[in-house]
Amino acid sequence: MRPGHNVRTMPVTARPPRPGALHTRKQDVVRTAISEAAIELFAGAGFEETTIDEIAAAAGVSTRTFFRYFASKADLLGQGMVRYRALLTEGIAAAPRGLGPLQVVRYAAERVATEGAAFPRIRQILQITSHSAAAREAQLARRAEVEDGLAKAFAARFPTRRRDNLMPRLLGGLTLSLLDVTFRVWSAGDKPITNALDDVFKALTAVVDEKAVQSR
Amino acid sequence: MRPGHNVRTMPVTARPPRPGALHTRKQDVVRTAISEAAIELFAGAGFEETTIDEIAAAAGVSTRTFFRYFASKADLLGQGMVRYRALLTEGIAAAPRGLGPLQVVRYAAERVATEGAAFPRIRQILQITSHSAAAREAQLARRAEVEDGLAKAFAARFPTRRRDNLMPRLLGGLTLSLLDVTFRVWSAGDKPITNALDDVFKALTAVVDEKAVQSR
DNA sequence: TGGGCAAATGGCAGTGACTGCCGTGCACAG
DNA sequence: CTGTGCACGGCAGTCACTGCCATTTGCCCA
Repeated sequence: MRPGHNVRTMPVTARPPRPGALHTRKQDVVRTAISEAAIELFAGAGFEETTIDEIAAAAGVSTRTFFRYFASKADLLGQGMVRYRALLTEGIAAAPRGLGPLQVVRYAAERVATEGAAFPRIRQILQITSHSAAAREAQLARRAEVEDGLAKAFAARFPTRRRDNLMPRLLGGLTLSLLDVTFRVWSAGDKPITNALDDVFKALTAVVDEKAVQSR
Repeated sequence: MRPGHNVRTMPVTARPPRPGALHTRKQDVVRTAISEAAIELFAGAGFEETTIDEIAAAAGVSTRTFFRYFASKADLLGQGMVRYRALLTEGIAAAPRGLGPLQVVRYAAERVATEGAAFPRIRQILQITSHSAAAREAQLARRAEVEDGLAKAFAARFPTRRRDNLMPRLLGGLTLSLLDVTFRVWSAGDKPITNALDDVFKALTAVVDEKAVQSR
């Protein structure tokens, strides 16, 4: 961090949509305007090199207003994770009954991989984070949040009497690690993402079967 | 983040120890003085509430000097992860030949759990991070780095012809998720950490065996 | 059509995190 | 005793963010 501040959960998202949906709609316009201007600039000049003043100017709002929509530069970049989390938890809930935990993980991962990869912005964001450590950390900062969300979803899906929620938490972490590797493999090569996911799951089962390559 | 800066890999650690080890020794004294003063203050007043000026004052150095030793408040808190990573990679390398991947993970995790839990500071740091989102993110920021280190260690341990290093990366992520949950369970209860680790591994095998609790 | 209210915005000043630059004091070699 | 090299302190400047206040804008109602 350059000037220095503390990350904090943004106070902006989800404000009471009192006066009807039209207002909210307008806010969305501004929000996406800022967001898109920012990503454009990040991709062009780099995450840390881009100033909030510049983003605001590019989006046609004041700096002060930027902060009414996003808590920080990092927060802006992290918004994608919110959608990511939503996709995942939906996938977990929507998986057919009767599947085992790992199969549910796969179901959800598949869904995210295909639906998520469709967003054009994803490529751009992956590229930004691959060039800037700060950007990577901005994403990572949300990881705990997403993991908690997943743990809850798994807990709902596989209820247990244990109060420590061990299994759900483990599954949450596992899912994220899996997808992390998957996206990395995918963005490195140029094969479709489902291939990457297949490979990852193959590797996983190899590992857990303990039949993997022996030590030299 | 409050005032705002970008996270950056610190430029401080590992400077050329030219003039003999004595100099280095002296630097270590200052470094740990700052570090301990900081942790004390974090624990007392909170991570974000504590100012770098205050830390420097408490350690008896100037603010400018603080930044000669640590790149940021977050970096300071993240230093623990470096040691963590070292412990883990050593454990992976030191595990007896002939173990399967998951057994190596367990061996390394056990080692870290016991050795790591011995450090008195660990409790304090866990407590700090549990009270401050910013502190948590400071730790998390290092996670990618640690994961890469683990992946390398696993790759050395289980060589493969694949260029994508899928399996090692997966193992790295898995290990961290495992330990994450373990530490959380441990610090929540008051049983020895090896118990927590046992529980976690039990949960893991249950999951991968697909014999876990069925959906309702 | 003219208020009037409330939300959205812009501007401003202030704090804290960091960085580059420069001057000083101290330690050790010569 | 003098130079040289560090480590350190101080200072000024940038950027991220925040609280506060004044203005504008959109909209409902008279």
